[in-house]
Amino acid sequence: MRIGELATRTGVSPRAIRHYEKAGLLSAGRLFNGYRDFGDQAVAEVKHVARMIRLGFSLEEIATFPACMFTDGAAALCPVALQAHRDKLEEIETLIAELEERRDRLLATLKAAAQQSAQAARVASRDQEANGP
Amino acid sequence: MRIGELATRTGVSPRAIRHYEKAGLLSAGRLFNGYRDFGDQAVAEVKHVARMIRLGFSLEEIATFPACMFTDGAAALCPVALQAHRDKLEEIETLIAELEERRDRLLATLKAAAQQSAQAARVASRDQEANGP
DNA sequence: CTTGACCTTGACACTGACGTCAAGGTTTAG
DNA sequence: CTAAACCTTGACGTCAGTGTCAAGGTCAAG
Repeated sequence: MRIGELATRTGVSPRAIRHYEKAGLLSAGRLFNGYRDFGDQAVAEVKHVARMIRLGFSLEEIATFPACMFTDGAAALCPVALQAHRDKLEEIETLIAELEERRDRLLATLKAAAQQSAQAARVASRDQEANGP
Repeated sequence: MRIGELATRTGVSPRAIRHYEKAGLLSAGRLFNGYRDFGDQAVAEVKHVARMIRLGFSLEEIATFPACMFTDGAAALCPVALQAHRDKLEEIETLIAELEERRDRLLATLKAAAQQSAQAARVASRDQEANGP
């Protein structure tokens, strides 16, 4: 597909998509007339990048562990590719660990908030009783 | 404490701290000589802001729910903050899930490759025998 | 053939989160 | 008294991520 369709299907502007491509996060073929030609996986890729950015990763950061996002196809035959796959796997797990840390921090914040509001509710109802019947 | 101490205790630069204050995320008193004067809670506040930023929140986003993040109780009175946190959390979990899927696919690929190479080894050794002693 | 929608590259503009430098006041150490 | 270390405000610089505009090629519809 061309860049416009990819843009509408991902909700990411063509400008941003070109930017991602130039940053090496996306690879596009070219049509005879010079137009970029994206495969279907590009939709997932772009969404993925957008999500990473919303999470506070820079394009450069994303570029350090991106191989996994783009080339997880079927090049498992030669040992070089095999090692590459193992490296990618390691990178993915590092990334997952990092994300889980972020997630846990968020969860902790939410939990603390819940506790506080419960506490507030208890105090409120106790005050209610004191002033009530 | 003054800005320098706060900076060393939080690992955040004085410049950034002034930036946070100007953005309304921090409140500081003033000493007789005009120097900023921060209380002990400021350490936690600054660290909190830094953490939020690392999580991908902008100062403006953070500024929409500042008081309730730090003051006792009233977290429930700040649904904006909670919802923002839940949204981030959701994004992170989507990303983690996506990555885990890719990781699993990679693992499967590696496993298949290992089987294939084992198979190849068996074939090789059988050929060896056939041609051998 | 023209119009309009879509594509290209390139360049400049803006925003956010700072870094950095300037020009100066304050405080402590020697 | 002076130097060093800290503080102030203000202004300009930077980098990333995008918007936007310019100048032009491509292409399907009328």
